[in-house]
Amino acid sequence: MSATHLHVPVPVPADNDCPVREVLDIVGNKWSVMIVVLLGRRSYRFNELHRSIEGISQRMLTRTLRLLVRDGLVARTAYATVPPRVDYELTDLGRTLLEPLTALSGWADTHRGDIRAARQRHDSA
Amino acid sequence: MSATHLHVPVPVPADNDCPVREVLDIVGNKWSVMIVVLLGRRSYRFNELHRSIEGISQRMLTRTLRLLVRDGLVARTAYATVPPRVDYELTDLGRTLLEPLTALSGWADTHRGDIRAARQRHDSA
DNA sequence: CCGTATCCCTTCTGATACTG
DNA sequence: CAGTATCAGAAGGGATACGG
Repeated sequence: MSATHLHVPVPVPADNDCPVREVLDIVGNKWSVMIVVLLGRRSYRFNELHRSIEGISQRMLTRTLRLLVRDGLVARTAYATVPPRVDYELTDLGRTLLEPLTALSGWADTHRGDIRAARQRHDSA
Repeated sequence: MSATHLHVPVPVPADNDCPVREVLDIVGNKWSVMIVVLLGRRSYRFNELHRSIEGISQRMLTRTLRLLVRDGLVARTAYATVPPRVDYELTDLGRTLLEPLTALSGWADTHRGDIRAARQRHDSA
């Protein structure tokens, strides 16, 4: 620890140049995490994901997968068979994301009660 | 490393009942993380935050702070002085969030290059 | 089977002006 | 100093129908 002022030299993030924001832009949308978590177990075909994720529309599944592929987190493999078959799986990069995601999930599990309580306290006041 | 194959025990999330989503709804918006990180260092007054976070509007600062207070992550202390003075600081709960957030930030730092590369590969193809 | 194309609605965010 | 109010644009997301 520093002697006089114990101050972390981390600069103020400048909006665009903030690494955390970059992850959150990837993972912050409604379905990304769910998809990544599922693909963390095994590879899935398109309609398999569609059935496994309750409430997602075909449109959003396509869109979200495209983003994840673009960011190099998910690999898409299309087979030119009839009927067509497309497999999605995590890349090595995608798999590395599981750990911090699990940390966040753990935090949520541990503290969701506190959060609900805080909300109720706040909303009743 | 102790784990042989870091396996994620997270069950299939059911949209509303997904703990990760709950955190991401808190932390996924544009300014929350930046505020939490700043308050992780020390307490701030309103305009101090306003000056420290480049690009945020008064409106969004207020709104985001309100959300964080509601969720019990940030404490607001108003002094009835003239001129008025309001201090914001992390609660104990808020401080616990710093760790998983740092994990995510670390991931971003480590892999932002890979992501940029993947994007360029994808966008040129 | 694996997507696209449209349309529409809601939420989020920003700019600006004003107040206790 | 620490906010509110109002308005408007952008982005996220969903429903439905159609295509290779």
